[in-house]
Amino acid sequence: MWGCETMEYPLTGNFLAGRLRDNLSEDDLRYIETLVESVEEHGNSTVLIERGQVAERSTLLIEGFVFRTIQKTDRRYIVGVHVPGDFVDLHGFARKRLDHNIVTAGPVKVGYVSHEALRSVMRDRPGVARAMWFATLLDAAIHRKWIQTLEQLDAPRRIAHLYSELRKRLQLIDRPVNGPLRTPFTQIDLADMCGVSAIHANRAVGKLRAAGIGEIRRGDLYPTDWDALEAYARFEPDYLYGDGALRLTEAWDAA
Amino acid sequence: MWGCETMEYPLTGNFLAGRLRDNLSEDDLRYIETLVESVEEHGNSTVLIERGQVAERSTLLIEGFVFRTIQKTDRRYIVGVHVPGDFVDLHGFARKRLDHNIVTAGPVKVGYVSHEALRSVMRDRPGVARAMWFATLLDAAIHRKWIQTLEQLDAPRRIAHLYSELRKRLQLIDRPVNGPLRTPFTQIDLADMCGVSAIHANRAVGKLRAAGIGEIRRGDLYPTDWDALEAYARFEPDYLYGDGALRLTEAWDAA
DNA sequence: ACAGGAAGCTAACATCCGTCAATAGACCCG
DNA sequence: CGGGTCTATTGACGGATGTTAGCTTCCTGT
Repeated sequence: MWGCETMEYPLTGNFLAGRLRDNLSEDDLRYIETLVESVEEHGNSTVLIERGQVAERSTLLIEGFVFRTIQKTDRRYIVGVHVPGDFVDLHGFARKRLDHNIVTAGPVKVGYVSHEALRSVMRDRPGVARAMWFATLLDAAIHRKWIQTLEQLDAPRRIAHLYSELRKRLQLIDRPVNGPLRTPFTQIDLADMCGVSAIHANRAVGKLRAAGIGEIRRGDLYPTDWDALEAYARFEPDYLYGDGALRLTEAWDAA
Repeated sequence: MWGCETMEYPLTGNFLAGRLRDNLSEDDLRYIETLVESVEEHGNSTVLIERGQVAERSTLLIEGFVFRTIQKTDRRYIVGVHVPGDFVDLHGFARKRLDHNIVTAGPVKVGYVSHEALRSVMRDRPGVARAMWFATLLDAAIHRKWIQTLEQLDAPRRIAHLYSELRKRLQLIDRPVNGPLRTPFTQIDLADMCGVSAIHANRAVGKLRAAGIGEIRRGDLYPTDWDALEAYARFEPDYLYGDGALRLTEAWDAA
């Protein structure tokens, strides 16, 4: 297990390939990149932000996956997952304190932006403020879809839906999944995301395998037929506002 | 059943008692009230906003309850519920189109604010823009708690948690629940909110009754012991950011 | 008052899922 | 190389929930 490692990092790359991109000008994007004051790498199961902790900076996920978790005495509940390009704690920027934990899923690379810098850029560039509001609205839309998934689907279909969503989200940030969809998720992680026991998550993985829908080994999904998987999961990606649907509306631009 | 009824309405009352209140000055609040251009009353099960429909105005709930629903071919899924004082479609203001439906639960009174008016007030009064972002962040926090509830609790506890949350939310808008908590929810509504079948929702209601935890008749909860109900539901209201916890942080005010 | 429909309720059976127990495999560390 | 821990896997049993069917109660429109 490797811990925190602060790095001098060239910020010239286009690592900010995330969901903010479609809603911001090239100029605004480059400006935000300059605000990243430090980049760190963290190992598996590292608590990046703890519930209740006062944050003076916001966290941009550059590489890897992180979970939003609610830790109870009996067990851990995962209420969200993030892919590169996501600001994982924008609501912490607005509210200072989070009501849940941010925990790494496997090794990650994150960048930090001070709240002071964010405030100034939001004041100077109204488009950035709008884009950040949009980003949190997309979080809420994904939350709603998770609620519906938990209400509608059984365990195997929830897992299939999760991988379908992740593949689409990676695709939307120009990281198309060719071949296997590799994740660091254990079956315990899958169980905590789907609201079932670890044993039942194992049964669900076995069912997907037996049905020839998908083979999941150590978190990596080796696809047989993506269309069949998405149909099985009743996956409809419109809620992700892909294909530019999340762009600012004309009305906003006119404002 | 009574349909739409547009009314001339005195807007001098403090009907805007909702979640925006804590984050706005008296002056800003009164200004927003003047933006309400029309007030309507609607009957039960009225679709206020349909998925995909382009909206030019936002909807403020003044009296009653509304559901956020995702309608699928097999059945309806309720992914959220709103109480008076909530803007039910602020994300529609930012995005123009909703990814789900807004449907009345019982008779309601709603006010409409044109997006044009909202844009101007947000431009002129930065505090209003912040408060509206906060309101959508609270929606997301409630979504996350629903996810965890679906992952953690069985059907009777989900129903108990729902009523615990509603009681707290009504309390936070200065409508404390003395005596029974009256709602227009049918057992089918409860089922669609909890992700179980209507038959099982009936079993769950019966279990709460038999256990002496709460008596639900026609949507109204006649309490025996609120503390026992909340303990049974493992209800912890901190996610609702009550008691001023949602107020703008000092850092924001300094900005 | 009457009829129709929506909502509430009950029973029987099948499936989904949790729990407990036990084992095997993979990885890490010494 | 060996031990230990985490993960994956399987089987057995019980509880939770879905499905179907039928019935009752309440509300509402005529």
